[in-house]
Amino acid sequence: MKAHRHTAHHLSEIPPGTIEAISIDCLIFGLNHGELKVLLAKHAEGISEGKWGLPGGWVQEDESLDTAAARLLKELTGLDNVFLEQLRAFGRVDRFPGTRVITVAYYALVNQEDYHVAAGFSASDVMWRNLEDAHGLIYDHDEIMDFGFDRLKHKLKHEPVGFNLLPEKFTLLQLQEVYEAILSVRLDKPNFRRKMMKMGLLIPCNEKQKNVAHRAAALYRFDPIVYEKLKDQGFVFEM
Amino acid sequence: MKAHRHTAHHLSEIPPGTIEAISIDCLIFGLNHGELKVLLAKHAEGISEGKWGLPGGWVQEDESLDTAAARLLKELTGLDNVFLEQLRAFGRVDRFPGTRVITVAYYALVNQEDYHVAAGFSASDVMWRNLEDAHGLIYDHDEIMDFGFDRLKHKLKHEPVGFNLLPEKFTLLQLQEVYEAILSVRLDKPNFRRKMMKMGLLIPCNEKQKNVAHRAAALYRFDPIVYEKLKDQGFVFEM
DNA sequence: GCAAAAGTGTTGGTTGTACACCCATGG
DNA sequence: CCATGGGTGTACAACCAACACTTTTGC
Repeated sequence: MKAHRHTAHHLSEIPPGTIEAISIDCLIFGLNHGELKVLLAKHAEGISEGKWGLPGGWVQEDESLDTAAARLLKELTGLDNVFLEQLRAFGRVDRFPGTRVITVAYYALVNQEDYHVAAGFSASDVMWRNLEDAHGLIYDHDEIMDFGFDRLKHKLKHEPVGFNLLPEKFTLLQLQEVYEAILSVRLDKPNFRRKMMKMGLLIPCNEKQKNVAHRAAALYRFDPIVYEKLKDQGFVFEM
Repeated sequence: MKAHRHTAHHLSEIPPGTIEAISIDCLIFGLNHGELKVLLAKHAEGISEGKWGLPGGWVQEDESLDTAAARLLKELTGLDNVFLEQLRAFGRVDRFPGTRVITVAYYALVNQEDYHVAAGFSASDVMWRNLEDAHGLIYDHDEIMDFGFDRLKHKLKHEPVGFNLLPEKFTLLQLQEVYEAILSVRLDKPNFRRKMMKMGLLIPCNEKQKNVAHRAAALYRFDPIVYEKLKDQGFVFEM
């Protein structure tokens, strides 16, 4: 993968062909060693030079908000085909210095295989940070982060999205750790496994872990097709 | 209440001092005779003259999105101090004819006391319509309505917002009917009452219904302070 | 007294929680 | 053979759905 440099994550000069009043900001969640992280970008210019914020950019005339968010995510981190969903628009009058800019915030969930790719992409001006240590960001990005984290917690309980933070094939304990990390709870292993399995969303890969110093766990993957089918029948995910 | 006329709910010419690319649309829910309604506005000019859509307008330079939404709601319907929350931004490229306009959608819950006020405010160019009959709106307003209705259903189950559709003081059966109307389910009266009462969110008014042809029901009101307090203690609303 | 809704009680099944226990694997 | 996590079984408590039943009010 070729790393273009996109130092200006929030431009002082707005490039031509972009909608002036609207920006996009991406709150990117990743998991590493059982800890929830967010990807931050360093500002290259302007009055907030050197400060950290969420990666973002401008919306082009010929692209939808969703498309713009996906494009920016790709440009700034190299990430593609990840879970990406709009949070909401943030529009305080004084949220952006100088001009009036409304931002549409998105959040993304990055799986552990892509985790290192994302971090290495733009090298020094992008970094993963523990959620608790990530405050003190530019503009209203602290607010966006808090809102997004609340949304993530809620989403995790009511929709099967935890998988997106794991590799394609994962064990039940890995999945449980996602819940424990994000919701800061301790869960009972046997009960978690039963509850999760009973929903029938996990497809067994008929494979086991290798080279582990204990009994190898079965690997599963999540099938969105099965989930859609169940949802149509009135099934509601709940953890 | 003095009724200014605001015929141009979606302007063809954008007034000066407003942010050009951004509009606000309000999805206003109301309850009447146990049926969920939405408030629609008729377009006065432009290519969509005579068609129905959600009431909306433009954001001013000196107001936040939330403020703009509240102002527009007041201007278009006379409603004030109602439940009002952002849904999300809608930004398809071709959603608006001519120029590129991104809209930030809000939804409001109107209590039954204000219901008639809202309908009468702008007389002929505003009307309440049953949700099922309300499709065929301009722009992407069908999509906004569907999204908003899903959000309402979800919200109702996970947060105490049903009260906003009722008068200040209401009976348990009225509240139950809110749930039945919106979620299209039939609920067991004794069980509903117990479940709701056990949460302790309803404050008895120590008053009863009057002039009803059956045993008068106790009246309750919802106390947001109590709810905030409980939430801080880890309580989660669930119906 | 009858209709209609308010409100209470009871019961049986389901679900969730806590925890004891055995199994496999590498060091 | 021990540490570590994988995985199964079970028993008690809490909860929920269904429905029988009594109460109050206007006509």
